[in-house]
Amino acid sequence: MILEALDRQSVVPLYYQIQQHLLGQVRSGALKSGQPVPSEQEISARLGVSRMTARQALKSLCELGVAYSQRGKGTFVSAIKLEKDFRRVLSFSEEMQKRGARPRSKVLSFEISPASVETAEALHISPADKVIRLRRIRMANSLALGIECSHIPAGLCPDLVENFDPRTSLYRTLASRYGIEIAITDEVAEAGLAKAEEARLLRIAKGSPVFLFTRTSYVHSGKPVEFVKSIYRADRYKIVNRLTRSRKTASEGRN
Amino acid sequence: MILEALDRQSVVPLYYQIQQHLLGQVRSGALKSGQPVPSEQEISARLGVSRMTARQALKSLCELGVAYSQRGKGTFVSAIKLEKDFRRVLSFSEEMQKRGARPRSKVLSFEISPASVETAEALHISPADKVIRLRRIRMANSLALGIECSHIPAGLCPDLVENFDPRTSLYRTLASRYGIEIAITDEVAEAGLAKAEEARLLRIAKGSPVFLFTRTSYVHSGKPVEFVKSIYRADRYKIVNRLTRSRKTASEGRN
DNA sequence: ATAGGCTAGTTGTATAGACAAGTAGGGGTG
DNA sequence: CACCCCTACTTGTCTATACAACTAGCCTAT
Repeated sequence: MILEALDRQSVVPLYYQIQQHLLGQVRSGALKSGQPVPSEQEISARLGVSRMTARQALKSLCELGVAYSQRGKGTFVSAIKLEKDFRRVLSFSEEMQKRGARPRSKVLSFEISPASVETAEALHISPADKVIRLRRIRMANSLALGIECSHIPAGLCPDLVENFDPRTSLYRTLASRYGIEIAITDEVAEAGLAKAEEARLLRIAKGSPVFLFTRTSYVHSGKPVEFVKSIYRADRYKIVNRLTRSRKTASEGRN
Repeated sequence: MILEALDRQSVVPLYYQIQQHLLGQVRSGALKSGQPVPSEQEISARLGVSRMTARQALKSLCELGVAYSQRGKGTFVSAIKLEKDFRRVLSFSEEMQKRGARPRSKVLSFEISPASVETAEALHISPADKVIRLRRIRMANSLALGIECSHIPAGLCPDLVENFDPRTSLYRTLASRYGIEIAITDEVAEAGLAKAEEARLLRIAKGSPVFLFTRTSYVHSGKPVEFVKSIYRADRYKIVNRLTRSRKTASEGRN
């Protein structure tokens, strides 16, 4: 039985219950790749919901990348594995935990100072404005992976310096303590060679290949809230991405 | 006047006409960041469409990242620039043209041969199966940027070897000639140092920093159709990404 | 002055129905 | 056998309506 009863008393929307149930069927293997997902009509009839609600459930499945719809044919389970951790905005801590490593950090410096020109530009503030600057060595299972330097406008979280515990996640602190939820991160990655100081901190040879990241994070409204420059060992760190085509909303390539 | 009349005779869906019109207003600056987009009710009343259609237009705007909705408050223009070319699946030719450079390629080899183990695994075929292997130097304005080696299952496009013009885009040929539309690309980027042969072809010093890419592209159904290994000069090439948070379909973080 | 409630406006969810457009298959006709 | 049409089923678009949940501002009673 692919479909099961809904909880109409729940605060969870019906379409979301349906989506989660189908998602479970896919993950458990009851629905295999290439197989058709129940049609809008069938969901509608079997669960006693309107076709638009069934449709919303299927559409959300497609947006997750789990399925795809073909007009006139049906909706089918995609063969692409979800498990390959294609990237989202993840904090270092989250990312490491997901890979099963124990994330740790060593704080190199933590201070309030005027923004550099580059930082001011990225954060849309004046160079006279102060920023909180946090420089850390990032480690997984006590192996140094990279050096990260975060900049946050001091006005956003005035008492962060006193209250932040460097062992915890900066992202989570921003979210829980200040209600700052990061929605989008723009990232530029370059490849380069480790300089002397960096090599010493990362315990690698000078001139080893490294990644150089420049990241700016924004809240939903588009206001920038964090600017990060970091350097990572290329022998221990890869960039994994999933790129999607166009993402037109109008069904299939309309123009 | 933010809203204008619709063409009800057109084959273009109403919600898409509305979305495109609003998108134009944002691009032209008539709608600035932070400003509210017309509400569902207003669109509905002014254009004589149902609220659901107006809603679909706004939702599609949000999916493009141009706007964001807040329950009880409204829908607002996001401050994040579209222009920064956050990545999608772009062929090399498309990417270069977008940056205003003249893309060129020099074909190093073009042949049919049995798949290597790595290629077979990526393409979900047997090592006994044959693949079309195309190795090219990628250039922008006659400057060598990288070396790309594409592998395509020979069964997909049997006569490609005879008919392909290396000066054109491989992606566009696949699409127009064989109806193969790439939907998703998984990419792994590593940083490394140029080896002797690579350095010679790219006209850089041996040991210069380079990007190493491993890309697999899939059609909508999830079937892999192309596997590419490439190497790019790090001094002329950067990776630009936009990462988005979670993308839950249920409005805001429901769990 | 403050706390509370009321109201108007907004998005989120859900229903029921309609027509259009595309696919696949069966069956009849040539 | 080959071709065409018709039918059943699918997703895509659109309408009209309803209620829920949330926001912001105004107004009143305390």
